[in-house]
Amino acid sequence: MDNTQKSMEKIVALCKGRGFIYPGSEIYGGLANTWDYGPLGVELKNNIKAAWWKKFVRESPFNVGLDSGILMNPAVWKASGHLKNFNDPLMDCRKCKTRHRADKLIESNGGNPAGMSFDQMGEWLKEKGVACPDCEAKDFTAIRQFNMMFKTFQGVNEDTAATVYLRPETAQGIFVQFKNIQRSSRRKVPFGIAQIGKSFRNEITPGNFIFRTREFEQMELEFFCKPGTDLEWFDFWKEFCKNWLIGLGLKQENVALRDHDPTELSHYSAATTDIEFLYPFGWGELWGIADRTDYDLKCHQAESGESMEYFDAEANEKYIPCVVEPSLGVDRVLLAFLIDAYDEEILADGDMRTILRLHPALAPVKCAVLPLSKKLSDGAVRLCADLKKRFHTDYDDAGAIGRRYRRQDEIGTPFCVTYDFDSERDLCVTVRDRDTMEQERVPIDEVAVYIETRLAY
RNA sequence: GCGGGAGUGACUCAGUGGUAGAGUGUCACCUUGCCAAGGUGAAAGUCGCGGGUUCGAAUCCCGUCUUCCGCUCCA
Repeated sequence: MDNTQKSMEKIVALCKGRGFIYPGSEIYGGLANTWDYGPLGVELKNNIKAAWWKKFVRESPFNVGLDSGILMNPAVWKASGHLKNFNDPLMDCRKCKTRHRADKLIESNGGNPAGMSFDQMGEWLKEKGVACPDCEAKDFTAIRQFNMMFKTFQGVNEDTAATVYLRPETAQGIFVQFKNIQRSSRRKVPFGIAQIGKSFRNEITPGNFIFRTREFEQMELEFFCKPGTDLEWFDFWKEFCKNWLIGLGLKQENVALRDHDPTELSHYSAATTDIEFLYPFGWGELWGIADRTDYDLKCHQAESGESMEYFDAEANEKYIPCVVEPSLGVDRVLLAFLIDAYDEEILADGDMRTILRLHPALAPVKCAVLPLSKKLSDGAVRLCADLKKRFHTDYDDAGAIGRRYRRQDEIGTPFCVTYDFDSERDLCVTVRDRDTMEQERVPIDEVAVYIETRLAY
């Protein structure tokens, strides 16, 4: 089943119905584009984060972890350029109602918007007679400012309190702690700092379920290397990241690398490659891998007055390291895993089976214990309690056995263990595989290990 | 923000001025005993919200909120 043939509505409905993801604040009529992760969703999300942390931190010879604050000194955002560059000058075409960025229009018409005020940009466009790229009309609204950063106040009295911002990316926490981490962890360049956490951006138009929301979670790595080696490492991390995705079950044909055009680069980036994924609504960015050069550390050095130089004892020289940044959206990659895993299988008898073929390492429930009859609950409950000590296990004795299998298929449970009338005598249970629907007789005291070895990745 | 669609149990929808309905799902009991939709019963609805018209509004009018799709942005 091709991803473009899959229906977002069905996936959203499954998410709500089974407890992966609910609309936020629903009993109050909701709040646009906010979503809450339910019992299964939080398991899936935690599994994804754990898998990333395992690969990018614990197993890595280079990287260490960090969990920095969401609130930071506002000077950080001045230094990083976000205060300036996250203010987009936008205007609408009155005729065809499309929205455009004034600065981009000036650039594409041969001008340089740097340093211009909004009024000056408007004047410039008017003087040059720039027309709407979509409908050729020359009737724009006034330029309005959209600040992408969430603003709040630190201190209980709003009028005397300092303005602070919710971070629009986790990366700056890493840059700001670069010196502390390098020194205390005794790392030598090249090394990386990884972080998972929430970020906030006042997107103009969020949407597509959890693909673009104003509150989102990132898994970012800032990899510090010697200037001149950054392009090498850039290529290295591209491959590494892609392999991580494929290793956890994303299909090769739904994942593509796309190099950014120089004109679409972020203000901090010298080169960027996106790992894109084929969502039902089209190709969308999943993982941004950017060569940020020494831009950030240099800016923080200039703004704070603290040296960000690293002393390379081997080469006996000082330099500000360059940074390669693979930045992944947790919610986006979770959606990608869900979509790729989603399948509707037509069975031999013509019935349809909805099934999430999630990698066992990601599946929210690893195993379901299904007693063939309620009379068998004693032994089944005992087995379930044993398995729960090792991994997330469900117990279900309601309704027909076939229905219970289907329920587990729909949430991606890789293994169903059936406790039957023979189990009392032969001390074995039937383990059924979600994907192949094949069954295997396994001794009760070996079930935990049998499943556990199949959860590894 | 602009344009277009839509709001009735958890889900899909019927109901177009006169006592809120169905199917699915959920739960309980029975039945069955390895791939759902057999029986009986139960819970569950501020008809998005506010105002107006009317003897009477889910239904007509006005406002508003939310949501979906597109424009723009981005991880």
